[in-house]
Amino acid sequence: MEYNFRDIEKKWQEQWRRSNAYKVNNDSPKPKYYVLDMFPYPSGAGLHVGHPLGYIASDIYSRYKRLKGFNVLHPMGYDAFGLPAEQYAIDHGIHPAVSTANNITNFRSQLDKIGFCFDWDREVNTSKPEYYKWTQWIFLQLFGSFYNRQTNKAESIQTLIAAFEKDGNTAHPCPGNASLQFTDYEWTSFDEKRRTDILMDYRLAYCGIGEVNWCEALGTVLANDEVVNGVSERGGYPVIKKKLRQWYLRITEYADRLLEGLEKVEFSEAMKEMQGNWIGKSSGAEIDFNVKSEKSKVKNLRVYTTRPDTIFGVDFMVVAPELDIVEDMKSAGQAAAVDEYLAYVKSRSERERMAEKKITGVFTGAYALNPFDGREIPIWISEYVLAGYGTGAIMAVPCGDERDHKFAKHFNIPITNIIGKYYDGVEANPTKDAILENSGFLNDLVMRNAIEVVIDKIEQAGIGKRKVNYKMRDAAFSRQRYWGEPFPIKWINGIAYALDESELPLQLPEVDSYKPGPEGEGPLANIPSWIHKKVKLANKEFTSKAESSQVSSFGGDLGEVGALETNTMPGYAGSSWYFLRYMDPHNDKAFCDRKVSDYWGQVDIYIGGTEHAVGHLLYSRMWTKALYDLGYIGHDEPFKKLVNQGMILGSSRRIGQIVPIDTQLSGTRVDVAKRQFRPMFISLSYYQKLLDKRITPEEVFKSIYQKNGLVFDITDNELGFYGFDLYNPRVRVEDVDGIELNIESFKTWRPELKEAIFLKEEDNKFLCEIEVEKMSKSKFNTINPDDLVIKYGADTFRMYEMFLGPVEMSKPWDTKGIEGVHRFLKKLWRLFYDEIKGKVWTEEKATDAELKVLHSTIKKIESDTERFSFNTAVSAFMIAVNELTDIKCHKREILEPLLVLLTPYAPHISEELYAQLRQVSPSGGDVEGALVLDAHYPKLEEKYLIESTKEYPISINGKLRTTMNISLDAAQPEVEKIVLENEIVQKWLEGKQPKKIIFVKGKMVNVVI
RNA sequence: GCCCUGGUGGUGGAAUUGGUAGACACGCAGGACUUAAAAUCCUGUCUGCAGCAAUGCGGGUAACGGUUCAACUCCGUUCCGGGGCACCA
Repeated sequence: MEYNFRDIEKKWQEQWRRSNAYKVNNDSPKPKYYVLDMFPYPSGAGLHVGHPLGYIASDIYSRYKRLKGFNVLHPMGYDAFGLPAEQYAIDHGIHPAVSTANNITNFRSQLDKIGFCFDWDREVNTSKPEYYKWTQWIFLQLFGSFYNRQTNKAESIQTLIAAFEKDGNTAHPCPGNASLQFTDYEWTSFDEKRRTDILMDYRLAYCGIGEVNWCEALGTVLANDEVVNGVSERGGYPVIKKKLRQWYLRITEYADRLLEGLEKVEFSEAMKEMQGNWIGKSSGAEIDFNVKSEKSKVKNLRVYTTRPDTIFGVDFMVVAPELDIVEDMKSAGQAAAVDEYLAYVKSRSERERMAEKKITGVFTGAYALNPFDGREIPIWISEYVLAGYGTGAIMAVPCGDERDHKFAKHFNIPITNIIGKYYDGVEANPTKDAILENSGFLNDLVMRNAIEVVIDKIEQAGIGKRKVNYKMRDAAFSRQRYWGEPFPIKWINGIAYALDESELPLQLPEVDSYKPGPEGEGPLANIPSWIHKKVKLANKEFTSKAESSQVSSFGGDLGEVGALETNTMPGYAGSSWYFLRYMDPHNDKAFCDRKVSDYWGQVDIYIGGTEHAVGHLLYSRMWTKALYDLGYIGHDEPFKKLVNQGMILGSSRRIGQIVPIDTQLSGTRVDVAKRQFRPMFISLSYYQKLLDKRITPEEVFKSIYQKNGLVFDITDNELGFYGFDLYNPRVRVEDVDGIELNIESFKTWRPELKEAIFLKEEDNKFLCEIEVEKMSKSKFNTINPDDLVIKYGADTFRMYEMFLGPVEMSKPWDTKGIEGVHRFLKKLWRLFYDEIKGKVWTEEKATDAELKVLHSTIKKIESDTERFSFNTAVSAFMIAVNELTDIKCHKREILEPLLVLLTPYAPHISEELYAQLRQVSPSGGDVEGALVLDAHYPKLEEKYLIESTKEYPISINGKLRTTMNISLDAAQPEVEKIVLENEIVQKWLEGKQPKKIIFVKGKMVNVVI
């Protein structure tokens, strides 16, 4: 009987399906364990070998935990809303729901082949109404809540209204508008519009005005990655910033808790650092400087600084060009220069500002006065200061800040040195260790200590205060697109009203066209029946005529009748809470029953790529915290531990091509000087020679063309005039064997090139260049897992993906090594079945040597699996099988536990051999162990591993010279004696006495001479 | 520019706390079985020198320097690759 993996895998996959082997219950006496993968966006390109890497890792871990006696939740689903499906719909007229469903079918069949233990009863799909009903519902909770800074948690907006009615907003400063203040009396006197506007500035989900990338020519809003170098990716049309109504999540209110929460979770330090940097908490002070300007309209300038200790080193101020006060500060003499600069800034895209990093700016003609020594400080404007951060103005200290320093040098502004020898006149030094000089009352203080001294003084003088700032901004939460969750919001007279819960799910309407709406609105704005849809509103926070207007007839004043929101939610809406839905996926009464979420609690281990380091992970953490605050779940961090899988890189192949300059590359012929020639490709060594400039492309083209007996009727003059260039297009990896291009196969892919000339190596081979880069369909370097599963089986594929290297690291894919893993499984099979003899396992009692192999393997596999070191675990299996083969061990006592160990890695072969073992001799064993996936994990018996002696490495002066077998009980004096008697040690000693002998018990001996 | 990563044979990688560098595979070379191929098995495989050989000596973990009895591992400087970024005061 041979290892027939195709039949075995098919048989067990069916068996598992029939017996619902992977169905997970929400109640179990076993301890729970939740293993989660970042769910995929079901793209049309299907899976390549990079995708399953994380899924295999999590599958191994899930199966391992199951063997260890846990009730393991390991679900899978689809993040199914998104731009590509919408773009596909625009291009092909296929409804996104249809193309998405097709893609999902394809994904599913690919996933199924690999033998995952997902509980597919729990599949979620963010684009299904049953799912997005609850995304909308959670949005309504966020809309109906504010962040109470007194209690430090989200609370109902009703609480806030009650507080306003009692005390105005004195206890609750407005997060959206810091200067807003009103009394209880004023509050009650406001009309409904005013009151709802104020509440909007408190809500956790709110609507405001924001800038988007607007492309006039395409008539649509573009995502950042659809904008390249200031123009649209498609078509290359200009893109400008346009102000539009946008929804936001007030994630900034959670900044501190998101930061603190990082201490409670097991994320990598790099990941925590990235999130910490994104949140960007900094503390410092806001300081008001008096201003002296011609118009004297502007009395003072407020800046934010983290280094108030450097206040005596301020040599100039810089204000963001976008700030309105710029107009009022410019002097008559500088007006022209300022206006010119403002015009220049406006002309520059954000991209250009970021990419070029030019030093630009202009003096306003106004001065600020240093509050402590009255020094006049020129006020400049420059694009390096951002309007959106801090106060939009800075105090510039060139000796301590690199950008300020460059600016001062560029514009010849004199630099004050307040840090003595720490400043060398060439580069700024941001130290906090210097002792201050030229700093008035701060002289002789260490900078680090001076910070508090200055802030106290500033607060006493009433010219500023302590201030904490965050880099993080509120998260934009709306998109002007079709394929996303509609907002359950109706606008009436400019007021946003929540829909009643009975209206959920508010389903996407069918549309004829996915084209954008007018004025940057989404496609939904094109549908009158959507805008005017009759809906029931939630109980109003205030009684108003809105109640009556919703029942009024259609037509007439839209303001009165109201309009449904036409924006949709962004991709991350559905993914911010899907881990909760998996727990209770079919619940139509709640997003997840509280009892169920209390049972499953946090995701114990979350596996996915680093690309979601800030976006998805921060949003999920915020939603979890908000749901926790509002009492819907019992934990406030969604993910207990995070493992980041590395990327599997593709190995692309490029060939050389000689092309005429400025010609289209497609087509069967290339044109030069109005004459047509065949395309010409050159092998690697020729390509190298050309690169080394030893020959020109023209020469090669001409000589090869003639060598092929073809007419080349261009004079050298013409040739020099038109010229040829070198190009290196990618070819499909499947048309290449190693680095040798299969030209026939290549031509079936590009039939238009059937007459092309291929300049080969001397051995008649055509070689390609290798480039390691991201695996992608557009780079022709994808490897489809299906092909590998067909050829080698799922078990081989799973183990090989793990064998490639550490899960966390990026590594290039190379299919060649898969043979080694396949050989391993065949070798394992031969421990059970011999080709000639058939069944070879026995019921004989195992020897100590055999038990030692087994138990050292248990130890290694268990610890490697626990720490996600799957590559070394695979090699430990290989070592075990090699050793058992060498000592001809075919005993059930050894092989049965070995199969259990292997189950998480290679479930099919383990299941098959386990069944064989039990069927032929169903003697002992545990009762529930019908399937190996429910067997008990073998218990490590240390007693089989105990050694009495060790082969100690003996070093002389740190260099290994020999090894000696010494008892592990031996203590230093005894060891010294034995070692010094050794012949080789004697030789090195040359009769001398050693200076010292280092002995580390169980490790090594080092003789120092 | 800033932040995070990584750099070990021809290749992927191993070395878990500073303690025998190169496990386990791939590839390659040679051999066995076979009419042949596939499959399987065996041997060798970081590198220089010496030796018929076992083996011995030297070099070697991007480069240079340091700490240590001992460094792939810790510290410093430099170089190169990969990823992220919102010029955040």
